[in-house]
Parts: sequence; C-alpha cells; structure tokens
Amino acid sequence: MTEKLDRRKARTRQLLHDALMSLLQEKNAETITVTDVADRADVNRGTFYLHYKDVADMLQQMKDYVFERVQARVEHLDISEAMKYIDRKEPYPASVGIFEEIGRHAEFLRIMLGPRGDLAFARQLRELMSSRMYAKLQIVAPPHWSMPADYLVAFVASANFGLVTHWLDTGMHLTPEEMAKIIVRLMNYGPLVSSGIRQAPGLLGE
Amino acid sequence: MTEKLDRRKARTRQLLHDALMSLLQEKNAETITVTDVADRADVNRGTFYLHYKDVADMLQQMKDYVFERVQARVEHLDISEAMKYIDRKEPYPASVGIFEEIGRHAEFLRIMLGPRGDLAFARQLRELMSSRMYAKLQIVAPPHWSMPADYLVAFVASANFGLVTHWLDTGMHLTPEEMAKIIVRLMNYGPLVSSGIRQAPGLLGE
DNA sequence: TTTATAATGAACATCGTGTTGAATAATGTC
DNA sequence: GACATTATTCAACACGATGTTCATTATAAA
Repeated sequence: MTEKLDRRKARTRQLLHDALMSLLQEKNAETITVTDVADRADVNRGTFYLHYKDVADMLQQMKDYVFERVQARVEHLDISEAMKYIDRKEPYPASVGIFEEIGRHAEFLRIMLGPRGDLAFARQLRELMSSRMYAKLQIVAPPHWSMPADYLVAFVASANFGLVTHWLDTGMHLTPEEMAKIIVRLMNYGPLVSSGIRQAPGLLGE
Repeated sequence: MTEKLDRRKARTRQLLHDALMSLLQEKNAETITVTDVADRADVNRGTFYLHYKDVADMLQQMKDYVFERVQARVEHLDISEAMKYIDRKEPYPASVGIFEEIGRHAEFLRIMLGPRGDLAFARQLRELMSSRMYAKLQIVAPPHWSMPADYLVAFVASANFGLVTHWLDTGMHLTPEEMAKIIVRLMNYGPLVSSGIRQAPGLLGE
C-alpha cells in the first residue's frame, strides 16, 4: 500500500488527474505541457513537480495502473477452459470479466488506444494476451504445426485486440457477454465460416 | 508531378531525410527537435524551415508517401479472388504484392508501427484494409449474419495487421509468398483449426 | 557570364522548462 | 484548541528550442 492520507495531496492529485484527462480529449499527449495541466487544474505549476517528474511520467503512472487491473483479469484466462464454451449458449466467464474491466477504464483506454494514443501501451496490452497464449500453447500443441507458432499467436492476439478497440471506438454498445461470445466463435471457426460467408469446410462446401 | 530539379534542394532534402530516419531509431518522434535534425544533417537550422514547417510536418509527408504506395497495392485486392486460392499451393498474387511493397518500406514501417510509432498511422493502415473489406462484404453477404458485420471487419483487419507487424518485428524472415499463404489459411479455417489444435468442425470433432 | 535561388550565419523575442527559497495555508496529532 | 508538519503558493532564475528576420555567400540553371 502506498501511504498517502493528506487530503491536500489527494485533492491536488485528483485535480491534476482530471485536468490531464480533460486535455487528452483535446490534444496529443506529447504536446500537453506541465503549464497546461497546472493551469487547467488551477494549481501552481511548481506544485505539479511536487507530484510528478513531468507529464509523461504522470501519464505513465496512469497507464501502469490500468494495465495492472486488466492484467489481473487476464491471469484468470485458461484457453483449455475457453474451448469448452465453443458451442455453449453462455459465454466464458473469465473472458466476460476482461471486458468488464476494460469497460471500467473505457474513457482512458479509448484515448490511449485511439488515433492520438500510445502505440507502446497498445502493444503492451497486445503482448499481455500473447504471452498468456504462448504458455498454454505448449500444452495443447498438436503433433506438427502447419504454420509458425509465433505467427499464430500474433494473429490471435491482434484479432482479439482489434475487437476490443472496435468495441471502445463504437461506444461499447454490445455487452461484455456478447463480446465474449463473438470472440470464442471467431477463434474457432474463423471469420469466413463464423460470418456465414463460407460453409464449414469438410461439411458441405468446396 | 512535383517540379523540383535543383540539385541543392534535392540534396538538402535527402540529408534531412536521412537525418530524421537516423534519429527515429534512437528516440521518440515527438522529442526530436528541428535542431536535432539540422545538426545531424549538417545543415543550417534555418534551412530546415525552407523545406518543412516542423518535424511533425516532415514526418507526415513521409507517412503520406508510404501510405499511398501501400494503398495502391491494396486497391488490387479482391476478396472473391482471394478465396479461390484457399486450398491451392500458390499464394494469391495481389496479397504477395502487398507484402513486397511493405518490405520495400520496412525500415520506416518498423519504426512507425513499433513501440515508438504512430497510432494514427497504424490505424490508418488498418482502416485501409477495413474499408476495402466492407465494400466486398456487401456482395458475398450471406442471407443472415451470425454476428455484427463491423466486428467481423475489425477482427479480420486487425488480425491481418497483426501478422504484418509481427513480420516486421521479427525481421521479415518469411517470404511475401509464405505470408500470403498464412493469411489465406487463417482467414478460412480460423486460428485453432489452422494450427492443428482443433479438428475441422463437422468433420471429426465434437 | 549572368541571373536566379538555395543555403548560411547571426540575431531576436517568445515560450516552456526545471529548480530555488521564502512566505502562506491547510492538515494531522497531541 | 494549539502546535508541529507538510503541502501549496508566488516570484525569480538560467536554459534550451522555437520560428522569424536579413544580409551575405555559394551554387545551380540559362
């Protein structure tokens, strides 16, 4: 636990936080100056330096916080478990939990993953899924691969990530449950079969 | 055609270009100053302003150029055509062409799509695939969708994009032909079946 | 060679930075 | 409530990058 109870400190931090969030809606993170944040927070510029090294440092702390929250949820993922839900009605709970967590930080994530966002942060989140997947892949590995494992992981991680960003971009109109279902479906049958454009191979098509 | 033949102008532009590329390998684009570029190019700082408004403007011109080159290749894509190559040995030529074009700008793209890269640019490239896909989707659309079309597009575009970035990240060890094959395969059978982890549904499994 | 124009070097005011020290204000504790 | 602690304020500072200028020099195209 970090020890900070002084109301003044907490209040100033909150003001700076709100100010930065407000500014992030308007301009690039890199162009936001300490003066900008301090002015909008109605706080002395010198006070800012009592809390953070610079704007980048402040933003990094916010990124770290959100990342850790999401990471905690991803830890609960189990690909073998997820596969059991392929043809069930209800979605995989751990997957739903991730979307719920993301929804909780939607405002911040929408900015950081949007056009003015941070590619390092985006890749960090994508990596989170990749690493998790690599570990599990060793267990369910088939006798021989028909393609490089790292490309498979890149494909899956990016695809999932794309669904998340699209969900955020479009105002999160689908529920976390619906998102979880879509993911499982696409993972298993692929985009063409899942959408109905193409028949399941080996059944009717070809 | 832009009319510029003066050797001095061309030489200075080349020097500035090389200097910026060199600097991009070392530090964030946003932290690169006009002074930095001019110094490294061994050009007077004032001269820089004779060519570009600022560093961001210069970078934007480079982004526009590469984007247009890739865009021209994507124009040749035809999803219906691509599907004909699903079970063939040889890859879809238009798809190969895209990877070749990307390879030509690998150094720049590796930076712009890497951790220090530009999320707006990355999304612009991703959008390029999406828009192309949306148009074609109307034609091959199935009687009823089993999921929102926009999520399908987001999935496919991001997945493809992920393969591209992974290709760049890992030093492009696979040939454009191999990349094109992997994409077609993953698109059709999905990641699990394609990798061999899961049997083709409706054939043996379940 | 002549003419046009690109590049140079120096100077300038402006702005944000990061830091300092003294004064003031709010807080937690006894 | 009084007190010691600590957060915040305010003014000032040197520093570095900016964007612009103007006269001068160098190089290109004709």
